[in-house]
Amino acid sequence: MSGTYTTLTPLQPLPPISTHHHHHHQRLSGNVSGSFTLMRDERTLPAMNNIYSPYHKDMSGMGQSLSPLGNIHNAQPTLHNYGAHGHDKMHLNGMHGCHPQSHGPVLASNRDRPPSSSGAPGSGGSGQLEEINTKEVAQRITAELKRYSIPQAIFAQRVLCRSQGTLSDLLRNPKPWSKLKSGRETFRRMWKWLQEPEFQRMSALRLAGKTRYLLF
DNA sequence: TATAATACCCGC
DNA sequence: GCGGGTATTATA
Repeated sequence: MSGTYTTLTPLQPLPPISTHHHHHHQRLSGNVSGSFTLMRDERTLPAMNNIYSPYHKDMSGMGQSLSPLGNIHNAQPTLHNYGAHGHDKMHLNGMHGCHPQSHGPVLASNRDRPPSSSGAPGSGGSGQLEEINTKEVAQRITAELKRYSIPQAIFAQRVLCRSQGTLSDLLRNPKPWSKLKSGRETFRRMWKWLQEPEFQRMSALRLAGKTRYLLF
């Protein structure tokens, strides 16, 4: 044991995401699901602390980010700076591999209920496990990226191992899961990232793989 | 200027 | 044809 408990259980009932298409500020509609048992979660965390943006003071928007307990000013001591690369304070579990993603035969980890479980698009009962509604994932990713002020380029490269243009396209024009072939993997990563706790997300953002490219 | 969206192109 | 990268352009 190296003291690093890598086994992180992304437990979370997954809040009922609203498919609201607000063409500008996509805010969460009071989805205070009661899962504040954990201190940090998705929306339970006020996205006030910018990750790496030197400026960009976010002030409007997060109206519901207030913690039900009242501890709004829970300024996370987390130094969000995935742009940095020299600070290796904590050993992050190397699980942010990019390419060497062992192509498992469809990881059927039912840790969470996949989105769009209300109706199989294929209806034919295709062999895809964990159906992912690409449209929904795209919207959520977009929202989170904005919420945390994470540029597409950063997220795309560090989490998805893709380019900014690709991510933008996927976010804007997400193809239905049924029509996807190998592009599913990319969406899976997005979906996976959404399920991870905040701190783990940041870890993924600062990492670049391993000794892949020591640039940045 | 920085970030996002689009266009065009290439590899599998 | 699909998926993705780079370059370009558009926008804040």
